Amino acid sequence: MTDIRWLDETEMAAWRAFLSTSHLLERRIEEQLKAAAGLTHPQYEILVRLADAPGRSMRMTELARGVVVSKSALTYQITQLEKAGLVERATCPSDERGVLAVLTDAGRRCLERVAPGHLEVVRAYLIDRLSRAELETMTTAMTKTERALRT
Amino acid sequence: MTDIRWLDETEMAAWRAFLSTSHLLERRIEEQLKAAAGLTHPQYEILVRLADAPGRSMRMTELARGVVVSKSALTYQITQLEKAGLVERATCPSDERGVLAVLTDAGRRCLERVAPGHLEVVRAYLIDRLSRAELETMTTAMTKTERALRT
DNA sequence: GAGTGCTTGTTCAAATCTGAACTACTTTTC
DNA sequence: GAAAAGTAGTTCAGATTTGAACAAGCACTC
Repeated sequence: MTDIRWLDETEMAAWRAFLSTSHLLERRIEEQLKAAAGLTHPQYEILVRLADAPGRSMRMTELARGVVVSKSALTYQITQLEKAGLVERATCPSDERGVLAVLTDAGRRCLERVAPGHLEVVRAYLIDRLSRAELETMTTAMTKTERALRT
Repeated sequence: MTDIRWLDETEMAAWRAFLSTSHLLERRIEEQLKAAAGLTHPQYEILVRLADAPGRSMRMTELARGVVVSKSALTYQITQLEKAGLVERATCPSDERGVLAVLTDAGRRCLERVAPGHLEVVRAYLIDRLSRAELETMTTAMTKTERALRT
C-alpha cells in the first residue's frame, strides 16, 4: 500500500472551486436554456456539434463521445430532438449498422435563435470574468486532463 | 437589441475544454466511487461536508447549497444514506422546522476508507497534472465565477 | 468464405434529478 | 399579538441518466 496523498491547501482550494463552479454553472445554463427554448444543455450541445459537423451530421457514437453522455442517453435525446423536428436520423451509407444524426433546417434556425442568449450566460459568469492569460491557462490545464480522460 | 457577442477562438477553446473536462471527470469519479463503495458523487460530497462541519452535522438547506443540488435531491440522498446507516436525521434545536443531517460513526469510517481512492482519481487526472501556478490561476478563475453564481 | 470477436445502436429497468405544490414553522409588520 | 410574508423540508410527477443485455452488421484470421 502506498501512502495516502491528501490534498494540501492549494490543491484542495483548486479542486473545490472547480467542482462547485462547474456544477453551479451547469445549473445556471440549464435554467437559461430551459426558459429560453425548452432545451436541456445536452440537447443544445448536440445541436452545436451537428451544426459544426460536415454535412451537419454525425454518427451516434461519435456524437455521444463529443457531448460526453452515454450511448443510451444519446439515443434518448436524439429521439426527443427528432420529435421536436430539430434533428433527423439517417442510415449511414458506409456502415449498415450506423445511424447518422442530421440537423434539420428547423434545428439550425433554433440554434441560431438560442445561441446568443446561451453565450451571454457563458460570458457573464465565466469568460468575461477571466483575463486572456487566465483563459489560456485554463485551456492548457483542462486540455491536459481531457486528454488523459479520453484514453 | 445588442450585438451578438460570439466567442473568439481563445474563448471558445477555454469554454469547450472546461465543459468537456468537467463532464469527463465527473463520469470518471462516479465510476470510481460506484466501484469502490457503491456511492454516487453527490453522496460522497455529502459525507465530506458533514465530516468537515462542526458537530459533524449540517442543516439540509445549507448542505444542499454546498453540494450544489436541489433541496429535493438532497432529501432523497439523505434518505438513501440514512438507509445505508451513514447519516442520521436529527431535529434542529434552534428551529423547529429545521432538520440536521448528522454523520454517523459508520459514515465517518466509510469516508476514511473511500477518500484515498477518490483523491487518487482527482490527483491522477487533474491536480497532479497542473503546476502550482496553474492551480492558483484555476482557483482565482473559478472563484470569480462561483461568487457571481452564488448571488 | 466460415468462424470468432468487435462495434453499433437500441431497449430496458432502476436510480436520480428537478421544480412545483404543500405543510409547518418563523419572522416581520402594523 | 394577530396577520402577512417568508423559510424549511418533504412529497410528488415527470424527465433524464446510466449500465447491462441484446440484435445486427463488420472485420480479421486461417
